[in-house]
Amino acid sequence: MSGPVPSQHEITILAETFRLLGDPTRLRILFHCLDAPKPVGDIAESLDLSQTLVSHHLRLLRGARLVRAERQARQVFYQLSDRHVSDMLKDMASHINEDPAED
Amino acid sequence: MSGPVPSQHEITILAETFRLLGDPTRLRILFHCLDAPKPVGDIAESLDLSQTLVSHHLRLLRGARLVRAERQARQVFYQLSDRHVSDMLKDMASHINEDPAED
DNA sequence: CCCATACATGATCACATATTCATATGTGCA
DNA sequence: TGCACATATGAATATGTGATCATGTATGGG
Repeated sequence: MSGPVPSQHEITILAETFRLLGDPTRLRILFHCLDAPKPVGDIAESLDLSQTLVSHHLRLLRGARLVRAERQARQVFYQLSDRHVSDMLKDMASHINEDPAED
Repeated sequence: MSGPVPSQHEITILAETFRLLGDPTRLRILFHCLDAPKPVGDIAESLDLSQTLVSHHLRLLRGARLVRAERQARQVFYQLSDRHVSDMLKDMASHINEDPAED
């Protein structure tokens, strides 16, 4: 039982991941790409964000392998990089509704 | 299938939660309290942090209902506030090991 | 009541970071 | 090649935040 205490290295990776998820704009981008790969322009327009800002955030998310880019002609489609990420986001979104914790 | 897009309010709460988890010191504190309630002094000593710093972080974690405090004589014991939190931390810690994603 | 212990709070500061503006790179078409 | 479209990058800035220092509050023993 009782999970083993994560190593310093694991803590670092975990914190880095959570930190990236801890920004509303990035979260919105991630949820927008949850169902299907989306080109940058579509993300920006749908979420009413500047293209530049979206690009900056996508870069960070890419760096942490939270999203994956795929070029298709002139557009670059972004999607969540694996099921771990998408499942976690879905789980967290569910927990929010079950758990009336707030302040 | 395909989870519903979270509302602005849900995004805010999610981001706030992730943001708090996105700090190595706070994560260490949380993992330290994962198995059993721990008094502030013990947390500080075990993790080699100043008591002041631990208190500050615990306040933030308390504010988001990630931890719960319980006074016992002169000491204040902190524990994760519910299973959602502890399960998520354990899950994430597992995912780290399964998934060789890094940069 | 006084004191030591255990924890919390407030002010401050150095540093990180989200956003914007300007500009660069890359892609396809005439 | 020249041009428009789509995305990326870099600099600058304002705001946020983790850590520290000093101090405050609460609890229990003598």
